[in-house]
Amino acid sequence: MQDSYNPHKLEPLVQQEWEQQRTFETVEDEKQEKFYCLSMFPYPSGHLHMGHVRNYTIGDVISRYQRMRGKNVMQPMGWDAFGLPAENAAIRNRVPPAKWTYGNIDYMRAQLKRLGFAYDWSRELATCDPEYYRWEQWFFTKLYEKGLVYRKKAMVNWDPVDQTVLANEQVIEGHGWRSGARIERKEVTQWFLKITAYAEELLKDLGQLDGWPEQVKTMQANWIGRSEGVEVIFDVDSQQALNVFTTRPDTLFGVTYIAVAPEHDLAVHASKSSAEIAVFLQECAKTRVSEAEISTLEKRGIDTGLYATHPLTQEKIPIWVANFVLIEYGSGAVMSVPAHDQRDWEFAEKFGLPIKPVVFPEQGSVCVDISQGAFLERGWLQNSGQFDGMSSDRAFDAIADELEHRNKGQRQVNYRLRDWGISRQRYWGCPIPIINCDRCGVVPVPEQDLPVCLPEDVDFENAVLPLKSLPGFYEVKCPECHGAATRETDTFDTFFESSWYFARYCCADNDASMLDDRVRYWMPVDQYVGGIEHAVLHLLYARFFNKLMRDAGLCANDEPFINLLTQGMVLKDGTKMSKSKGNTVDPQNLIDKYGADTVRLFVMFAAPPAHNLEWSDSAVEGSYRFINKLWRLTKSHAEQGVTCSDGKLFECLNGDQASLRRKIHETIQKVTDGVGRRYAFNTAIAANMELVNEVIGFDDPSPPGRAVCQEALEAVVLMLAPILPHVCHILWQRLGHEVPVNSAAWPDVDARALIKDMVEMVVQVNGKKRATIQVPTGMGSDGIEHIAQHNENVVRFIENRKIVKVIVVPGRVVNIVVN
RNA sequence: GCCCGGGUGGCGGAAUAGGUAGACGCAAGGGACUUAAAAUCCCUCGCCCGUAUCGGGCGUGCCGGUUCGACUCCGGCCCCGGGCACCA
Repeated sequence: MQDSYNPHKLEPLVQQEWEQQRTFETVEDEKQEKFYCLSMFPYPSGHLHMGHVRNYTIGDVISRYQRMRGKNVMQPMGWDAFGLPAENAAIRNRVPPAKWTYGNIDYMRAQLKRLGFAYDWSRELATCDPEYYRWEQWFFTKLYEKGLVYRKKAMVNWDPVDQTVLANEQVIEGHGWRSGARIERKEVTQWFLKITAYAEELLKDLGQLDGWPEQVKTMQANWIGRSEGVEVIFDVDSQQALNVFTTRPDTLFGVTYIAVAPEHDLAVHASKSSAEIAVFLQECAKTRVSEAEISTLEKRGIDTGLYATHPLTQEKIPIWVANFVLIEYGSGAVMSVPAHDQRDWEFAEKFGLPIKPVVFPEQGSVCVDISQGAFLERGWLQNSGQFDGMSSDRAFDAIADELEHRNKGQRQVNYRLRDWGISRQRYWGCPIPIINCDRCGVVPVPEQDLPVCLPEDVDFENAVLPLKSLPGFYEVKCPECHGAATRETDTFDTFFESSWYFARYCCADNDASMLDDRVRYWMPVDQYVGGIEHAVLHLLYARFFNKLMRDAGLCANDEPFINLLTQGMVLKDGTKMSKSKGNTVDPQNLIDKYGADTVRLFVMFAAPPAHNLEWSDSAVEGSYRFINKLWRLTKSHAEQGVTCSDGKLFECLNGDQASLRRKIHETIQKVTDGVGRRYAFNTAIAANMELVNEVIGFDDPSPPGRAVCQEALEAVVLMLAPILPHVCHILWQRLGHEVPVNSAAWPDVDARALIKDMVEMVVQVNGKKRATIQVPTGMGSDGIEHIAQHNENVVRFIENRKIVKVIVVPGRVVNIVVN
């Protein structure tokens, strides 16, 4: 054993041993319980950042812990390799995206290896590899055959100068980030996946995800947004009708106007005969497509001059265009009831539209104050014809019945969830395997022609490279009629790749099919670890894709991830660390200075995994000091000869020895629960630090004393091995063991060691702490109460007062209530 | 704007089921060792008061409530972070 702790010498040696022994390569074994531990794969941006280090250390600690519990643990790693940053780098550095990406992968793989993560590298995959994306192209054609994909027009951000589609991120305050031009909305035909066909199941199955944080399930449920209501038909003229969905048919008589989105057919139609409306629509078109943007805009609107007919009263209802109505959501039109909806109320106030109350807080009354805002609650109807006097609940049904009877509406379940638009007008992505033929129409690329490979040797001369500018790519023969045809030049949303990679890891070497039987052994993932920012989009798409694969017979499980740990973000200066904000911290400097174990210890100790972690450069030093302390302690113990920690010596221990031994087993109990159940790694580390501090203060050269000391050090080394795998590998050997620590069994609690004679309790008077007392373990309430009431300091507060009540919580607290 | 989180010493955090607020660590200050430095070890460390190893008062973003007892539960507010469908 080296004299002093030297991670730079020790860590590469230990890593070399793991590599030579193939310690972390895993094969299916029906006799052994499996544990699939997965961390969200990184985008190869160039360097690991602190968020990666945190994410992957958490996953590695869980993997190594489960391995010590005897599970067959599979922990894979790969690369989410398609995406926008590669195109930006290509423009900046004149290097093809593929080259840049593969270079980054090589660098980051080396960084991950330097951190000592227990990955099965034989399963590594990169989503930009045709051997990977050919299967999602194949799967897309299967979904096409099943009718689960379709084309429709949708809005994109358009940069009129660069003549290119921009991502939301690329629009800075309404202008293209490169050209600076005011962006416009533009309609483009795109491919969609029918995720709404699975809305009900995606919502219902949240109920079986007991291992997911409530927070994430709530966000997904709200995102899916199931609501029950009525679709109401408002006739515009003899040819046209407007369908609007409402969850409040009881307010139908309070409708005073209808608002449509600026892209709605009626709005476009009205603009043809009114220059004023045309200008308004043009203004509305100069804003980004995102919902956040639209909902924070000042509410603006304009009268179209058109009217719709109220389905029950036959009144003429004016139709307005409003900038806050989303064309994407529902029918792009809403019925407005300003008396009972706050947003409608504000719009009506601003434009002088009538506000007609129809629901009142008390039965039979027509009193409600709507001067300061809308009345949102349910109540009793008036001003509603035959429905006057009904409660909102009764009126819901009565009005729905009446509409259905008159063929002017029907009950409907509505979802906020929209179908998933998967087309991207970008180069660095997976080509959509479709050929457009003038004669045969849309033709999916036949299986034998897959993969449709993305040309990788390209030059970004003009700052943007759509596949449209590569005739060698898009000029093809139609697979059906063999005439000249055009290949689809859009690529998939990169969420497409990340929606099924977890299944592919189970059989990454299969070049004959997308998935195989091994998926049935490994799936579902037992533990998924990743950032909270993925709570909705990625995690919902992955759940959806899993169900698509199940229905295609490719896997058996309904849900992909049993347990989910969403780690908080590593913030710098109070905001998310990200490349685009330029506030990243390079962990490489820390690894170079302190080694991998210190960095791992620090990220696990600094905060509980689910919390955000505000980065600070100090405090790493303390982690390094602790490892040194443990090193010196083990060294000086081992130099006096290692002892066998067998049970006999523990039978008659003196007070100090028994007390240290109790501390050992209390710590094992706490740490096992902390690591195995609660994800409380920071307090598990603190508990080990406490135990180490006690061992340092324990100086007993007798055989039982040394045996207890040996037991303590073994326990600490075993419990810290998942976090500090390198140094614990060496320390475990030094404590006299031949089996490597990563294959050793997690320590067990000896219940006999936990027994205590006396227990400390707090005495309160009227809820204020007045004393602490020692009472025999297992003493009854009467005895405890007696001791408490005779404590010197307690007496000062209770004498000459009447005791009203005494509460005794055994083992914790006594509260004496006096008046 | 809507949905979801969070707010505790100088700092990161602890308090698992409503029962001792501040574990563990960082920073800081004082001391020991040393020619010196590094390393290491010891002591102090929420605020205020007193008769100062002890005792008292206050204290977990703000206001109010429930309870013998609230960081924890309930109602209202403020601030910070994440997501909002083309960043990943």
